[in-house]
Amino acid sequence: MTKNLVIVESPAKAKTIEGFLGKEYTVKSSYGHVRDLNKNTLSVNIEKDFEPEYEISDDKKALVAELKKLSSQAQTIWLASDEDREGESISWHLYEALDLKHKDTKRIVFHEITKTAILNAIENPRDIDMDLVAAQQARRVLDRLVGYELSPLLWKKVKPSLSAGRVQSVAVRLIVEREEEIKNFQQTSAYRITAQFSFLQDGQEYSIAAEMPNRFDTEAEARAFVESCIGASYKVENIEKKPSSRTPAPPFTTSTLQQEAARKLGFSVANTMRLAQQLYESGKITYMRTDSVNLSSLALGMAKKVITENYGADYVKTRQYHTKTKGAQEAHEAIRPTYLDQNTIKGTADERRLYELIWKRTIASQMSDAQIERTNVNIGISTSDKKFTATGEVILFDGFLKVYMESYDDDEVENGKLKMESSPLSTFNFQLKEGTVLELDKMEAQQRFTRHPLRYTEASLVKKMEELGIGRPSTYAPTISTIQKREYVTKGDIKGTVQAFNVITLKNNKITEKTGKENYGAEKGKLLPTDIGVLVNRFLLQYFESIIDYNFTANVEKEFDKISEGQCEWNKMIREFYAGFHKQVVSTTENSGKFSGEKLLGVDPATGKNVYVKVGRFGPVAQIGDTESEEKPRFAGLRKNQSIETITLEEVLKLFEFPRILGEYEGKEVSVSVGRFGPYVKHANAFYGLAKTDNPATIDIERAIEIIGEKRQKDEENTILTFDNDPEMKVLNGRFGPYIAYKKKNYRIPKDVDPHTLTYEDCLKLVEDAPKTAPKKAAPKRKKNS
DNA sequence: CAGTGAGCGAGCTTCCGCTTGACTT
Repeated sequence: MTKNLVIVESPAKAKTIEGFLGKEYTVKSSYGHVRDLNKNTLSVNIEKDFEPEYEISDDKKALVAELKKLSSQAQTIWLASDEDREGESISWHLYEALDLKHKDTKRIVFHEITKTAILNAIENPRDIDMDLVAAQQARRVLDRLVGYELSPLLWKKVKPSLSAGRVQSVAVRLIVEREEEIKNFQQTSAYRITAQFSFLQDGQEYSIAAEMPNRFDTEAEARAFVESCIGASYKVENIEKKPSSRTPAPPFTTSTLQQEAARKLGFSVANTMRLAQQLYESGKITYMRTDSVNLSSLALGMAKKVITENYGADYVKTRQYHTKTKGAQEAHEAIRPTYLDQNTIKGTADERRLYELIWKRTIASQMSDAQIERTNVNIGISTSDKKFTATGEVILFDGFLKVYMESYDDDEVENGKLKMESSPLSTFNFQLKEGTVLELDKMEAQQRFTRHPLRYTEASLVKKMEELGIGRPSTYAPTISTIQKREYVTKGDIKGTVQAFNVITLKNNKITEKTGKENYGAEKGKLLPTDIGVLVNRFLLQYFESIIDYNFTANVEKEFDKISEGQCEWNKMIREFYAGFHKQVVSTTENSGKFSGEKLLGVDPATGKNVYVKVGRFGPVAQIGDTESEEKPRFAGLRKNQSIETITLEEVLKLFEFPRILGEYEGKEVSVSVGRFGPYVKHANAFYGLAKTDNPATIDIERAIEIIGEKRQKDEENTILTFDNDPEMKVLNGRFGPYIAYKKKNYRIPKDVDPHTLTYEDCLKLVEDAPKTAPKKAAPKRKKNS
C-alpha cells in the first residue's frame, strides 16, 4: 500500500524520479497515451458536435488495470505527464480511465528531471487545465477527420490502401515539388576568374590565391578580360582587417540531432532515434524527443565545471538559448548527456559516436565565442579597373571551436551564404603591405554552371518540416517511414552527368584554352517521388489544396492556441473547419472520376492499338488496347526503376515480351519473366530468381537449368530434416536459425532443442502448440490453382 | 513472395502524437 502514486509518461523517467522521492511515493509510467479513438471507425460523432469516442488502447488494458488498482489504494495521485498539450491530455485521460476523484488528484509539472525541480513541483500542484485538454482534443479530432475522410477517397479514386494526412501529405508535397523544380531548372553558366599570385618577403616566396568578385556571363567577355591582362602588373591596393566572432550552435533538439548525425555520422533518422533511445534508457542522455534548446541550471553548472577543468576559465561562457521553432512546446530539456563530466561512454561503436556528438555539442554550447580576424586584400590590375580580392581568416581565440563545429548541408554551402563558416579556415602566415607588387603565376577563367536545388535527404526533410511547424519530435521518423511504406517516396541515388566546361588560362603572358570535364548532379541517399506520390499529390492539390497548403498547420495551430487560452470552444473550431472540408469530400466523391494519371504513349506497331501508361490497382502499369473495346486490353506492370513520367513507347513494348518460353526441362516448360521481386525463371510451379548479372531478355535454356540446379542445391543445404511419411513437414535453416516449415507456414523451435534430433512427432507437437498468430493482415487472397 | 488490371461485390486499407517492448522466417 502506497501513500502517493505518481504517474509520468516514460518508464525511464519513473525510475529516476522514484530515486528522488522517498519511499512514500510509488512512481509509475503511463507509456504515453492510454486512450485513443478506435482505429477501425471514424469514432468522432458528427451529430453530437464531434464528440470523440475514446477507448482504452488494446496494449494498455493491462497497464490501466494495474494503475487503477494502485490508485484506488493510494491517498494522493500525482499526474506528472509532460507540460504540453499532449501531456495535459494524457493526465486527463488517466483521470477518466482510472476513475480518479478530484480531491485525491493533483496535477504537477516539471521541465527537468532534477531533485529540486521535482520537489518544487510537488510543492506547487494545480488542477488539470481543461482548456489545454480541449485544444488537444481539437488537434486529435481534426487529424482524424482529415485522415479518415481523405484516405478512403484515395482508395476509391486512385488506389487502395493509400493514405493522406495533415503531416504526411505535406511531406510528400515537398518532395514532389522539389523534383519539379529540378525538372524545370534552367542551367546557365558564367566565367569565374581566379588568380594565383606570389611575392618575395625576407628572401622567402609566398603565394596568394585571389578571386574576382564578379563573373563574366559569356566566354567572349571572359576571354577579352584575360587578354587585357597580358603584360599587366598587379599591386596590393588596400588591406582591411576586421575582427569578428562566431558563436556556438545551441544544444541539440530531436531535429538538429537527426540532421547532425546524418551529416557527421551518416546515420538515418530512424537509426539516430534508435540509438538515442538506447542511450536514454541506460540513463546516459536526457530525453531524446524534444523541441527545446533549454538546459537545466544543474547542467549549466556541470558544463562550467567541466569546461574550466579541461580548457580553462577563459573558455567558459554559459548561456541559455531560446527556441525559434514554430509551435514548439518545450516540455523537456534539450538533448544532453546526463553526466557532462563523461565525455565518452561504454557501448556499441555507434552509441559511442552519437553520445560523443551530443557531448561535444552540449559542451560547445556553453563555451566562449571564437574570436576571428578576417583580412580582405584588394589587388589592382594596371590594365583594368577590375580588382582581385583575397581573403584570409586568422583565429585569434578558438573558444568553442576547440570542441565542436556544426556542419551544413551542401546546398547551404553552395548558396554561398555560409561559405566562410564552412570552408576550412585559411590563414595568412605573412605580413602583406599596401603597395606590394605581386607576380602573377597563373590566371584562370573557368566556366561554372548554376546548380539545381538539391533533393531532400531524410534529415533535410525533417529540418524543412520543423521550419513549417509540421509534425513533432515524436513523429519525424515515423512520418518518413510512412511515406516510404505507402510508396509515395523512395530513397535512392541519382547518377550525375558528365559536363564539359571551358577554361581559359593566362600564364607567362600566353593564353591557352582547354575543356575540362566534371561530374554534375550526382546525389546519394535522397528522397525521390514515385509515380504514385506524384499522382496523389496532384489529386490533393486539385481538390484539397487548403489541406496541403504549407501554412495549414500553422493556421490551425493558432486556433488551437486560442482554444487553450479559453478564447474559443474546440467544437466551434472543428465545426467551422468540417463544414467546408466535408462538402469538398462529398463533391469530389460525386463529381470526379478515376484519377489514374493515364497517358497515351503511342500506338503498338504490331496491332495498331493504343498504348497507355497509368497508375493501376497494383501500381504503375502499361496497357495495350482500349478498356472500352471488345477485346480485353493487355497489361504489364512497370519495373521498379521505370516511371510513367519518363518511360518511352519502346520500353513499354519490351515489357510485353515476357514471359519468354525457353524450352523444356524434366518434361516441364521453362519460362522466364519479370515479377514484383525482379526477373525469375519458372519451372514446374517453382520460381528461381535470376542473378544480378543475368539478363531476362537474353537468357537461354542452358543458363536457366543451371539456375534451377543452383537453387535446388542451396535448398538442400538449408534442409536439416525431412520426413518420408509427410513431405510437407520440413526442418529448415533460415535467416534467424532453424525453424519448422509445415503446410506453407513457419514455426519456431525452442532455443534449447537441437533441431537435428527432432522426430516427426516432436515437430507436429511444436506446430500444434504454436501460439495462434493473428491472421496476417491484408493477406492477398489467392485462387488455388488445382 | 513470384497474380494481378472486364464487372460485380464482400471485406480490407487510413490519421497524428504520446510511449516501449515482442517478435520475427
